[in-house]
Amino acid sequence: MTPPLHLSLAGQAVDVLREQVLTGEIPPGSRVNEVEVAQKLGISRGPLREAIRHLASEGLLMLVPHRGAFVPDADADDVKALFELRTALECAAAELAASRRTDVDLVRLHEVCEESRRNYRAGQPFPYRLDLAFHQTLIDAARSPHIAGQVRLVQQRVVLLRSALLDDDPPHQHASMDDHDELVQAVADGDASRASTVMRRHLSRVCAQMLTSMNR
Amino acid sequence: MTPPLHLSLAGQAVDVLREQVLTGEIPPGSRVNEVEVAQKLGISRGPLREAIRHLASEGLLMLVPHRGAFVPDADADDVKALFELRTALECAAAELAASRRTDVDLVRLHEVCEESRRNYRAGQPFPYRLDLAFHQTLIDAARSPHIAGQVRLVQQRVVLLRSALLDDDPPHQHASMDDHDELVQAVADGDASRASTVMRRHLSRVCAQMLTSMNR
DNA sequence: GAACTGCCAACTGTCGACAGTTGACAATGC
DNA sequence: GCATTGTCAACTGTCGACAGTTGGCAGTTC
Repeated sequence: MTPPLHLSLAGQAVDVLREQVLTGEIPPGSRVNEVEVAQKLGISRGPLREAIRHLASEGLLMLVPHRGAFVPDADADDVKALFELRTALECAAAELAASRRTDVDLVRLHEVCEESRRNYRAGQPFPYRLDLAFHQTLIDAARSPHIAGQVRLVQQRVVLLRSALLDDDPPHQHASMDDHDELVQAVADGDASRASTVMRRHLSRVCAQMLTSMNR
Repeated sequence: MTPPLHLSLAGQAVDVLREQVLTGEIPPGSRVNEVEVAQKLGISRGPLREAIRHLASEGLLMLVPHRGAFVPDADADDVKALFELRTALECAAAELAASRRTDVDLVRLHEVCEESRRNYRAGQPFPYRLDLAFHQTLIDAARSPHIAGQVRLVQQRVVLLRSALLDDDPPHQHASMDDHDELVQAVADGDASRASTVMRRHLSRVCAQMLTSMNR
């Protein structure tokens, strides 16, 4: 029998709240009222508080003493700083992936790229889900659990920022797919240095795109 | 009047527990009993639980459902993985520091290096405190708050690993000081690439030293 | 003697209630 | 009209108690 992933109420509350924050159901800038949310989830304040503290440690909530928890609202500087961290982590991951990738990793990477292309050719937008999947697959290929964990947290915060943004424009999507292909090639070649360089350029582009999106 | 840094009991408990874990007062592998620690700190289990969860999010404690919190006990693979993360972060920080450092930063870096040398020449060991201070100063010079935050957490976990280890041997200390000097030079020159390279070599050396320390 | 079963103490997970703080609003004085 | 002060409701911080789970131990069976 499969043990439930989260028996504890706190764990369930984390999942529900995280979803609500990431989808923008709880919009940036708004506050999380403990008693209100607790009875909405049908739990007491204890577990909910633990859930809130947990999400705060992930950067998805901001705690203010005696005031409560807020969904952080980012400005341009935050985005830049966050992408500095993301770049550091994902460039390192790209390097490691280039030197550790297995054939299975390469197959997976190609699959994600292919699916993106198919979507794009069919006139559909490049779903962010596939972008995330690509990066996740690359991270997995790096086989560095600590880096992977940190990247997951950073990705989440990027998703949070995105939730307040409009969708990407097609030229950006095209460039992203090209970057991904180039990354796969570098990883396949085992060229760590090039993988890092391409990743840096890619993320720099993505960051710039997000910054322009913010000014609309 | 200076406002207390942590009014909340949970915040104070975090500080106390962190100290006890990092100094090895609560040794790796041992469990943290909630009721016992709570009454030792003179608080109830609520705030203590929050403190425990917080430290767990920092990687200083490991939570096991229905069993409690344990101080993690690392093996060689953990150390390697942790240093992959540390390398990713500190190399990026070194690059950024090289391009952003001010004259004040350089003075500070020189000061720390000088103090280390003085200590060493006086026949005293290179205190780990100064090593930490050097890296912290370099991180500050990078002016990237998110990277700085993550590095702090990683440093902490390294300290936790060290707490179970013997002291460094003099040859290693000498090499570390040379590395630091070289790093300062690269940062002073604004040579981001070299700063990253030196940092990578430095951390690789430190990691290797820790791994050999573990096998004694 | 070894393996299994049922019980028990210890501990974590959860809850409801009380206490202290904060920000806002109304009342007051200038 | 504006600043100041007093009051209050809402909310977070904290506590003590109860419930559920876990691992270990004694008792039983073969």
